Amino acid sequence: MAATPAPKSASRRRPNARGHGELLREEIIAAAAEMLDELADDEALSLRAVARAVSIAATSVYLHFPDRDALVLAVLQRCHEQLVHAGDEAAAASEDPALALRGRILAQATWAQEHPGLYKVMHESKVHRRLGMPFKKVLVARTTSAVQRCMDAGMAPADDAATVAIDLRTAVNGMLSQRINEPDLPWSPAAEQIDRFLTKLVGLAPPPRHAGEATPPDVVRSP
Amino acid sequence: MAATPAPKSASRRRPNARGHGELLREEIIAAAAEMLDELADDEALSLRAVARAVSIAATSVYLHFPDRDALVLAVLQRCHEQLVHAGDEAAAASEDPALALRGRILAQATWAQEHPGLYKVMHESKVHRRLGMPFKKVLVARTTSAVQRCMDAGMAPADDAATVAIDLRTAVNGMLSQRINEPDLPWSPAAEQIDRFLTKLVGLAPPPRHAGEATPPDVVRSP
DNA sequence: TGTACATCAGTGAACGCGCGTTCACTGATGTAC
DNA sequence: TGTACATCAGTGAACGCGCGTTCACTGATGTAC
Repeated sequence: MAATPAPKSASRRRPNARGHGELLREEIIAAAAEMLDELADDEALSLRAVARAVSIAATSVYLHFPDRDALVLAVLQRCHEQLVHAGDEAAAASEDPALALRGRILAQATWAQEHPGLYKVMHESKVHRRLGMPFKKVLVARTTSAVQRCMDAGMAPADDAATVAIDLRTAVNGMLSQRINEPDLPWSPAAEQIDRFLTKLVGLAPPPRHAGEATPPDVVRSP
Repeated sequence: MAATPAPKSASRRRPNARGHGELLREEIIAAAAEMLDELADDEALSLRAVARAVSIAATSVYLHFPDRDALVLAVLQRCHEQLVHAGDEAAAASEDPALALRGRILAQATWAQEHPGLYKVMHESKVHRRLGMPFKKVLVARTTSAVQRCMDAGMAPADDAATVAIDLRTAVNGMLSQRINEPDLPWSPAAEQIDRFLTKLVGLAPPPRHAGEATPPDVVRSP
């Protein structure tokens, strides 16, 4: 037999092989994620539009998800896993607890800036209300223990790690939200703002300037 | 003649007197504001629902607004005026620049917590993209000059007031967003978190504890 | 004082649209006998 | 080796709904003559 005939434009989908129905589930999640990132609003995501993007009948979505909300939740759960993973990976690259914390925050900020719409849905949409996303606690816990390690190593003044971690996350989330929601404002580089937060809120030593980086006009903090 | 007859349930609206058509405009804005606060999402506001709330025909909205977006914009403009006014009023109550800055921030936080849905629409919705809201710059300018006054009075270390103000607003906005978006988390009192931001990000002296307030377990910041 | 008329404030029916979800179905493929 | 049948993956028509916007209209009130 020759190769499969050229797919007749967007006619009828060729069913997956028996036992591989789950492949479609992955395709649906991927398409929904892409569209949610574009829309930046879970309420705006239409099941029919997702089906169109995957070239299936709208009803086929129901083979894998009981309703629209379940699809949205699946996308967000996947995003959350990516976020945690990105942070863990970056943190693992450093022995130094301060650099590990910094790396973790930067990695998450990078993910958010690459997926602004999904970040908005994760943090700002009403899905929380309707569904409730227990897995989000993991991110808070990770940040808290990273802060605690800095304190234990004497790299940050001893304090309540949970409070400091929450303040840090609050500031960083505020930073990401603002940059995403008002992209036209003249924002300073994100890394610099994060370093200020790490210095002032956590109490880490200011990061060394990299070679080639413009030295700021010798800021006098407290004469 | 006796008083006007009791309004026959929600039958036909009795037209405003000649020359007072603008009254309806106010009613529409008020109803839309209330609904937007409830919905917390500008896209979810339907012109027909607003009309229903005011007991008028949907088409009557067009007497005062060219389209749905114009109505949303009118609501947001009004909110912004309220926010600026609340901040100005609170700031005017203190001679002390530090207390003035603190009062301004607290007043805005209070407004946001009283109108969480409207706050979300103002800061997080896609109206910015579609409409663009130049009046928002006023809030940034007000905060910056309040910070500058603290520095001029020697109550905060000299630094770039614009950068410090942006960091402060970022942290405060992050705080408000998080509290609004995840109301079920065990948040510490907002005023305390704001005071930490003012102390650490702006460099103000920590606020005195009020009598009757529980003294915290003698936190040692830097031994 | 009377009356025709312009103006103002607001109405109601209708349009076409995309949506989530339901239902009964199709057609290929593997399996039991 | 042949064949009936169960199972799997996916379809297509239809439902009722609320939406933004358009259009031609109504009915009260003030004003010019």
